[in-house]
Amino acid sequence: MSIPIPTIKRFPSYLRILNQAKEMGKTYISATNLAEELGLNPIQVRKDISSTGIEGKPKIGFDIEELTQYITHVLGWDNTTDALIVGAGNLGSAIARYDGFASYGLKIVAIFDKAAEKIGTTVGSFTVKSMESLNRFIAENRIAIAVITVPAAQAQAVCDLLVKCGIRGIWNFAPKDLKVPESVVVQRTDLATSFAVLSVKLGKKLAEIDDLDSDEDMI
Amino acid sequence: MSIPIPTIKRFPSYLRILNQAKEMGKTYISATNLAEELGLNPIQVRKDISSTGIEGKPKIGFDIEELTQYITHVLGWDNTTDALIVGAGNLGSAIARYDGFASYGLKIVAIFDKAAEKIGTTVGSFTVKSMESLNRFIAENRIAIAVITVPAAQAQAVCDLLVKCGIRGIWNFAPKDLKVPESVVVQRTDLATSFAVLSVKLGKKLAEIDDLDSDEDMI
DNA sequence: CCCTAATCGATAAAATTTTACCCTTTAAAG
DNA sequence: CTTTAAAGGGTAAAATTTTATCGATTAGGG
Repeated sequence: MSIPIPTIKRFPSYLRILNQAKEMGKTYISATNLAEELGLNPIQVRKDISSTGIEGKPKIGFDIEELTQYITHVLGWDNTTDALIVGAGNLGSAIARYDGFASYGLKIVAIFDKAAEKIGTTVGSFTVKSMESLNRFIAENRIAIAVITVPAAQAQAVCDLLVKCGIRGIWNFAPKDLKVPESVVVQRTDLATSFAVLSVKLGKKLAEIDDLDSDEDMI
Repeated sequence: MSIPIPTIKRFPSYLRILNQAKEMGKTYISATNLAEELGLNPIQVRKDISSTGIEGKPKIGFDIEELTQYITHVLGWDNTTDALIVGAGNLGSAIARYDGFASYGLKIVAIFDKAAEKIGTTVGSFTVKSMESLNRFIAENRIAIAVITVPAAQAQAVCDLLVKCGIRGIWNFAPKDLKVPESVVVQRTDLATSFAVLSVKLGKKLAEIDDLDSDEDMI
């Protein structure tokens, strides 16, 4: 009944293609079509979609509007959640300025930092707030999600503080594996992990080419 | 023989813990210990490590130095690869300024943008270069990896250009699924994907709590 | 109105990944 | 020197995820 994580990870890509198709004036899209756009297996796309319960029409495909709404709903992106950022460094600032989160139902409402010289400065449309004001801000604005963009060394301390303030979901950009109580959810977005996969795939690919080269030599 | 992708994704975390342990003066670390730090199953950690061929000592664990070296090597992080960034917006600038890539064997050597007003400006320690100079730069410096941080609408065009210039690995931060020839590797780092998982997990967690609450009510 | 081909949907097979089990090794304590 | 318990390692089972197969449906052309 619950949707597999790999499927959930593909959902945002589906949404992108669905929006594209919609902009092009289409009303229906087939799994085959979606798969082509994303370099996936059509059967897999159908399976993913079937987990939403939505049915398609043979020879036509799926109703774009219906599918979009359903996926958006499953992801919980249909009603906006307020979030704050802790860490006004390069990455934190970049995220604060990024305006694409709206379509994920995420609204950044404040950014915090502990460095005295940063407090009061402007980052995008925000004024950097002090860590002392964090607790009160979370309580008064009923913030459930926090984005951590502090250096690894401070990440756990910041995390502990956030949990104590009642934060329930943490999006962690620090290269550090945070420990949290059972009731809190952490998702780490790690550049290293992503790059690791690229490194290995590239290494393999380059080795393949070498193999081909030597194969050719042998002919 | 080839190492599973999920294992590769865990390797960077292992490296982090290994470095921590090393800094604390340890020489050996057990799979149990690693697993605890990362919230993983010890058996899984052993399995991951076994794919490197490294053997541990019962009652002691694995040689931290040996393991570090091996994982670093498998990831190809032991010799530095030069890379360039295309797109000097918020994210591109943040990445250009980030100094943590050195430990991934990645060295950003230049940043490019097509906006005339950005060319010549300074981003971190780089001067933004024009797209016209891209081809020559790649050829002269034998660049194999490029980081794409342009808006989604331009990503495919930039990608095509990079491929034509001989780039073999692309790290794509644009929310767009790029089409490339067989010989090129693309890895997408997508904030949306990461956030999708957080959203769903958090939603589920909050629902669980609700369930518990209502269960309690029934007692 | 009938055929054709594209597509869906359900079930099952295959592949991959995680976890369990059990035996061996060995540091450390007694 | 012996016992104990904390690992490691190999094999196999379980779980998850992906892919294949095949029949059913239906838009569109003839």
